[in-house]
Amino acid sequence: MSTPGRGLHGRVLDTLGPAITAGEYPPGSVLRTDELAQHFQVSRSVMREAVRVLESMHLVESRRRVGVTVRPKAAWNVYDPQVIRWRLAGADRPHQLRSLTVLRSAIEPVAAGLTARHATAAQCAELTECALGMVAHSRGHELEEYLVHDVAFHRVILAASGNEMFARLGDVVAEVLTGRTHHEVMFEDPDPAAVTLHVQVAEAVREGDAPRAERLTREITTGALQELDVLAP
Amino acid sequence: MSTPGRGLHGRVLDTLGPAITAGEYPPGSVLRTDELAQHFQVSRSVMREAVRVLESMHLVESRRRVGVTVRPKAAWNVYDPQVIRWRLAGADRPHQLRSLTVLRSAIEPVAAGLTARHATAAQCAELTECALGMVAHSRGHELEEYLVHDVAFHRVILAASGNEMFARLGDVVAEVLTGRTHHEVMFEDPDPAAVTLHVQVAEAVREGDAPRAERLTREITTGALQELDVLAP
DNA sequence: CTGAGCCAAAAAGTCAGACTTATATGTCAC
DNA sequence: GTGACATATAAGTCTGACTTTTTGGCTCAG
Repeated sequence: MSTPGRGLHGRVLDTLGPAITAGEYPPGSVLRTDELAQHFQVSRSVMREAVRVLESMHLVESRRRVGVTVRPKAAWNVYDPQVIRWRLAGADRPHQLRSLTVLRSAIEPVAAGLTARHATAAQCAELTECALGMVAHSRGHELEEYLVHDVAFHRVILAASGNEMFARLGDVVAEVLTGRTHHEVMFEDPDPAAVTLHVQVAEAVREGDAPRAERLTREITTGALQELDVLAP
Repeated sequence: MSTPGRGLHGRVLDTLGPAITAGEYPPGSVLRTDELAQHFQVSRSVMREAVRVLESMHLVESRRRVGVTVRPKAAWNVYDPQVIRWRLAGADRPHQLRSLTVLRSAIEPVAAGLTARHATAAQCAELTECALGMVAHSRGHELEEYLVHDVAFHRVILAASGNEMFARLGDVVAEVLTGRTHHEVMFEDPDPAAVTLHVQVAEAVREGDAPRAERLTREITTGALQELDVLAP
């Protein structure tokens, strides 16, 4: 899913990024480029490039005569897929998962409404196919196959909404759904009611019934929220 | 608002970033680091750092033996405040403004609902103060003062929601509101109905009436959408 | 004691050049 | 046509020297 090992600086980021987002270096901590370069056994130029990337994510701030200081969490670019992945891999995964699920609950219903208005025939077909795929793997512990179709379903909804900001959240939703399946309720079959809702959303979109698509999607996302409340109150 | 001139690589980005987001280099275009370095009169190391930042925004992709290729718009990190600013400064500003306003219309009502539930007394006070400030400058062409309070109002709503993803959209909303005031309807006084709605939202939040806060905020954002439809249909 | 101003150290920033590595593409034998 | 191989190309890496900004302390006058 990610792009591991795209150069030395990338490998440095793979350990430094998670460390910072995990709060291993508290806000205000000062790092020195030279020390980091030594620690990671890379040249200063490579280290500088890594720091630049962290800086563009607002994870750190580089100032002369001071060093590279870690910025407070409130400044971070929490929408950067890379940052999201780092945080989901870390300790505050549950907290992060909740934030993202709340975000979903705000975005997806509106997106579904727009999709019902704008979706092409091809997109409707794809959506229906995804919903059917979910039905086909909704029993018998075929969670991986179910997940694939679930992710695809939500990606289509977001992409077909015609809003680029929504479309870009496809990756985020994918992370959330994957995280939920892999770390929370791996054993149980998906909620049959949720499956039905997905089928009905596909229906509503086909029929161009925007309010219904929105309402049904809202039911899906509030369901996801309640599920979180049960698991981590 | 931005951080201009934070090093040579920053100055390079200030011209290269807007150029790319403006579509000056169409997707698939190939740039060479050496050529760019020569063109901008900087060393290769500086140019490389700039490319790394563009790469972390998914604006470009750097591959050996090929060069630095511009990625399609669908890949861009459109939530990166820097990218948003670049795009708002460019040609597709209207399109971008619409995307962001739709995003607002999805997020803010939900955020307002959460804020009604979680806001502290201090936050309620701040919100009320912002609303009063809007009222105080709602007539007599005091648009700048009005804008300041309007932006502050929405920032408080988003920040007090307790969701970090929502809170981080404060900057985006600020850009949208500022853009609207400065480029669209600079001459007219704000809609009195909108002013009233803001006061009522503050009320609802104080009273902890989440559904009402959500509904009223939805009225505000749909109003903003309709305003866009009138101006740029 | 206080404050203005100056100095020196520290760390990032910049540059130039040599070298390494991956890879797209063309070539040639089969 | 197909597969193996050679080659050119552009990014990637490293090193060392130099510059610039900024801070913290020091001196000295008041």
